[in-house]
Amino acid sequence: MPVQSETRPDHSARSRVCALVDCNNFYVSCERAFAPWLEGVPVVVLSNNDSCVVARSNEAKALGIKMGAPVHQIARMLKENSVKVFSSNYTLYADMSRRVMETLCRFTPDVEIYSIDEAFLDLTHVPCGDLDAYGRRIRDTVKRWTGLPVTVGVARTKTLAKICNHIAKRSQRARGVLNLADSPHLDHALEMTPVDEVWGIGWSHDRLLRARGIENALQLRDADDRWVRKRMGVVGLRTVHELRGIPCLDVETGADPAKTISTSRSFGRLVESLRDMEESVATFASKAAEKLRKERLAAGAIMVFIMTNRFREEPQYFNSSIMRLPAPTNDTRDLLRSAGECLRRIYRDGFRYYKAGVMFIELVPEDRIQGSLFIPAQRPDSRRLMQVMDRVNGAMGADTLKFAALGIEQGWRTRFGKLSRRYTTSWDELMTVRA
DNA sequence: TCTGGGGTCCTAGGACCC
DNA sequence: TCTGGGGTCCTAGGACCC
Repeated sequence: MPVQSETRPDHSARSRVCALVDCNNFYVSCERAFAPWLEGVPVVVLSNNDSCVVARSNEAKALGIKMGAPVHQIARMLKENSVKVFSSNYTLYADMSRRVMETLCRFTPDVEIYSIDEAFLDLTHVPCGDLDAYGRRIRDTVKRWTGLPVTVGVARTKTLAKICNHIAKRSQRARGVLNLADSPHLDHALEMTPVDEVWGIGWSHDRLLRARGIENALQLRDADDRWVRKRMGVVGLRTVHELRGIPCLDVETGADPAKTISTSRSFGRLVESLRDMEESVATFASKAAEKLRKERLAAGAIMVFIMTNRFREEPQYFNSSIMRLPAPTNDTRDLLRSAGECLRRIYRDGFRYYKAGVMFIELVPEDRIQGSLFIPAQRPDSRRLMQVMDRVNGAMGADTLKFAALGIEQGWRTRFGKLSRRYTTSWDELMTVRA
């Protein structure tokens, strides 16, 4: 069985060192950076529509507030404990994330931005004896330049760096930095790590492994390759090899282009009319089209879905529709028309809709759009018109210029009732300091 | 676990081909 | 229509991530 080649262990990189830098309770820390009186008190940040908890301060975690907890179920408890509550301020979080990532790029060009709040750094160039000090410098610099606390885990593979990071987050002694590359303590660290905390082990594999008596990362590291390959696929086998210190996952510094781009939202209230649905789908298509142009991509096809609320006892409906576009495009006008057509194919009267979304697929670079004999690659002036819209909206605020199809009142809009200010991106919302 | 939103990768199975 | 062997492409669904 070609197990070795499937997991692609890279022997030339045997001595690689990588770090995982992860912002602590990222959304909460962004709020605190501009509201220092939130230090030391329980704080939570909510998902869209202020419906459930997506970020918690350590004090909120200590109160037993669970990730994903529906707000309506814990509303009383939040009040009794004077928990500070915020809506998700995506504009602020995205800008703070950019600042953190720019800071990390000062330490090495080999940075993989893995998510809004974490990045892998290739630190192979740092002499082994200096790794601890280097990690502390990263932590201190990010804190000083952005106001955000981060934790740094250092190890031979990404999977091990993740584990180090987890341990450092919980340990008082680590003070936010843990380096276990070539450490005699690594085995003990693995033994202390429950198997479901290993990166790549989700709910389903956790059950599978525990049924086989594998309960911690050390036992998983020493599991039988053939069994793992058979029951958990090549992905699972890679995880096991990474635990052994054999790098199977590269630090991928060149961001490869997105394969899908989507925008979807649950509504602020249940929606019934086709007209409201058309407005919302047009709004999502328009938003996703902006993302498309930002990435310099064009969509070859579009998918629209609509659904009712499956947690309510009432008639349920879910449907989606895919349409291939005559030629790839990122012109909002074309995309609005196709999105509307997809919607009308699947919309049914008599349901109370809860959520809708638009996804662009078969993405191609915008400078490589192929037309056909009868359909020119792009409308004349398309690019210029879209550029004007994007620039005006970028400078003067989202939807300053928009198409009428998006609607004016938008009564279905998602609720964000407890939004903080966009401290870093809007002149009207700067922090105010009293003398 | 699943009352948010936005993604990726892998696999099994069907359609179709020689 | 089935008998056999060998292959590609596409899609749906599963599993996982933050």
